[in-house]
Amino acid sequence: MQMKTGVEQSIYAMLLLTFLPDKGVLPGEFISQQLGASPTYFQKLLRKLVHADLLMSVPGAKGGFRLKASPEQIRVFDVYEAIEGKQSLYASSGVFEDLMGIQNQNICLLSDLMAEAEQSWQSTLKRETIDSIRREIYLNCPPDHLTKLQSLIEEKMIRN
Amino acid sequence: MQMKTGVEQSIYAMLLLTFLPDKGVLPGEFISQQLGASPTYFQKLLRKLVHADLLMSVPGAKGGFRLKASPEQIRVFDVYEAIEGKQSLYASSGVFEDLMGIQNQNICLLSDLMAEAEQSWQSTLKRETIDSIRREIYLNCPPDHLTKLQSLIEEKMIRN
DNA sequence: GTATCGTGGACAATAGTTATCCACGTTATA
DNA sequence: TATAACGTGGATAACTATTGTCCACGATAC
Repeated sequence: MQMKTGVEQSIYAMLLLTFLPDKGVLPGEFISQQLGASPTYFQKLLRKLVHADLLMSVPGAKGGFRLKASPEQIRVFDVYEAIEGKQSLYASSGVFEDLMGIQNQNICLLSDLMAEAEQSWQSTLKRETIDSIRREIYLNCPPDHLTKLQSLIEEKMIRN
Repeated sequence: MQMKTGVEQSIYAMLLLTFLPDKGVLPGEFISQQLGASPTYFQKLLRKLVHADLLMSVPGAKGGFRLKASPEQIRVFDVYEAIEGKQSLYASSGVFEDLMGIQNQNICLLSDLMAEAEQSWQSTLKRETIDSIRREIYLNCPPDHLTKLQSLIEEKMIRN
């Protein structure tokens, strides 16, 4: 199994949008261009993020996307869940429970373990936020690159 | 993303094989029947388990499969890895690193976090063994069901 | 009114997973 | 020695999920 590439792209999209001044907005096509993603499909991902209340969308000319909440409030897990959905990594087929004659009892040989493993995975993703990653970027990126990106965004963004 | 059903089936296959007396062997077709899996595909899974040194196979008439190591030594994670392979859940595309001008430096915005999350997930799977699940089964299953299964296996198994 | 943007649905292409088949090597047994 | 039962590995097909495209539509700025 592999995480959808859409999760990575979405997290990066959120990070890009942290560069955006208040009341500014970025068109979906510009974002997908920066990430090298297919524009039409990436719009679908953006819509998922809107549905998950992570992004705000402004329709019409001069429209685009902006973060709905502050970067400190958006956990990496929120983005993950918005794209991947809420289904868990493992779902018991029930075959073995049948074989063992423990269908309706609350004994979950594997399920418990798998659920716990997934919890561990998720809790790591819940610990970090878009902001904590953004701070790392500010610390580690070459400043000239950072200002170049900043000015590119301010050039392409749309104020309301 | 979803875990392959083959992982679940393989773990159950390992559990079934713990019922097997020493020097006994179970044909792949019998195992797949018990698990309600497709016989031909399940053979492929069994071969992966053999390759991973979790199972021993005996060719020829009176052939079949048996555990290679003792159940205490086989971690749930080993089975998981044998079926899913060693690739990690997340692989950085590198697009964002390019965008940020940090291609070859050891800064891994997301990669670190994702690697840590996967570590947590895996460590839970490494904690439990086939034997620890087997013990739970012995504790929780109706004894009559257990003996019925035991005798079914002894009937179908092949001694060498 | 027109150009630009997001929205949602239908649909196609691609990739990954599951399933089937067959020719082959090995071994037990008649 | 022949034959039947089993695992092996490759080729290939069916199925499913993911990714990608297209279009008609509504909203908004100008």
